Amino acid sequence: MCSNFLKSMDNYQGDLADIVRASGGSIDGGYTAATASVPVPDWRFSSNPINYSSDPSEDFGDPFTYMRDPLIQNMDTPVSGFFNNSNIVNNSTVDDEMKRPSNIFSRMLQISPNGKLPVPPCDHSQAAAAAAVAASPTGLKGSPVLIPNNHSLISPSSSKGCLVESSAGLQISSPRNTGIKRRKTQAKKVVCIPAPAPANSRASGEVVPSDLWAWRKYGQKPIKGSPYPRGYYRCSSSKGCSARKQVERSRTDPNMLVITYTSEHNHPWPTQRNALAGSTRSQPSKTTNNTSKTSPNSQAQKPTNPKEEKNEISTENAVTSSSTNSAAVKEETDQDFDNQLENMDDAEFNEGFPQTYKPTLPDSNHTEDNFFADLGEIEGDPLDLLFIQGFSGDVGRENKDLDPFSFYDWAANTSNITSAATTTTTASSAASYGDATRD
DNA sequence: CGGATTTGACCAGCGC
DNA sequence: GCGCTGGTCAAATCCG
Repeated sequence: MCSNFLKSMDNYQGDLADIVRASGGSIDGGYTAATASVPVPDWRFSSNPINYSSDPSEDFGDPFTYMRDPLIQNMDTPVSGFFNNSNIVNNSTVDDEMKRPSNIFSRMLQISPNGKLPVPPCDHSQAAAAAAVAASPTGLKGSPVLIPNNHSLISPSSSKGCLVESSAGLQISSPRNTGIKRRKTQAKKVVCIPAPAPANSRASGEVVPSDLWAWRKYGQKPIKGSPYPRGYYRCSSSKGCSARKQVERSRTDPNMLVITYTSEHNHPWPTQRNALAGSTRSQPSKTTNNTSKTSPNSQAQKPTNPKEEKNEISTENAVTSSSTNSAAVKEETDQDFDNQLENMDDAEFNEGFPQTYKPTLPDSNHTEDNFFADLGEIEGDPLDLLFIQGFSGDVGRENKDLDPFSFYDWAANTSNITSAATTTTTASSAASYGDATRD
């Protein structure tokens, strides 16, 4: 593991880690301890406890790195059903892949921050490719997408999405005045998720799944080579939080959103998202197509009521989850990554990562209770919702608005899983999509 | 009024 | 060293 990585890990938790945190565990012991008083949702999927690495530096806050795929055991069978739904994603390739039961890891991509690895045949996985690109500090140029040996992660059959975590020497981004280098030094995690067709997207072009964190958009730029602009978001949950994320559509597959997480949150989960600084706006202003920002996430747009909160909560989790399903999740950790590649085998990949991912939440049970108490109306295992909503497609449809995993529907809006879902999540219009571009 | 979004400008990294 | 590109800032504007 690279020293940089380790260093950064001292106070660096990945967003995904956060996601996982929500999943019932914490990656960073210290951090976790600090969050003891903060209700943390326990999103452990089902009975599959997530194991955390005892060494925070190892997972770089990425729950997926060492976390057993929460869906693996549960989804091995059921998921297939889900994936068999070729409608989930309006992408032939994805569709095809969707049909195959697999876990998040099986679709994981490893991207080399250094671009020294051979580019995998990811043509099949546009999303993956996009993710790879996004994950690459250098962008398209020479951004190698590494496929773990033996893992045709990017193969047509396994590239539904990807979670990429890249840590090129984690230097938390700093104000441009600080003079700290930005590009090469930032660790990134890239998550690919199914996204609404551009036509339905908001002006900014992205419909981002929400998460427990409050995100504030601070910029948007057109990206060379991509018809879609990239939105820049920073965590508004806490002052001084360096967590950031970038949202853009896959240039190769508009149906996929590539979310790149950078830096980590330096604070506990917000007990209530809306408790966070101004994260209440529900609609975009100008470009407003009201729908557009209905995007499950639209980052900063957080629901202010428990129900909505509930929905939001799942989002990133949903993202995560979705990543495990319709979305691809990729992770990249520099050398760590290389090591993983070397050490990783299919079994490990498919069965889950080393079970060192131990929940360190001081009071997970309690927090869980609180969490759901806050949510108020969510019942049962979140995963259940996942399956209900995302897999069965028809159960709980009534509660779509409340379903944290409505994201699935949203994500699949281009698909025909449910018209309702589409309505709920894709209301957005991408009419102004290109307008957002600037520069 | 507080906070989010938009968007032009600025700055730094990177490739040539 | 220069230009390109990406990332961030910050003022203006919008919204609840």
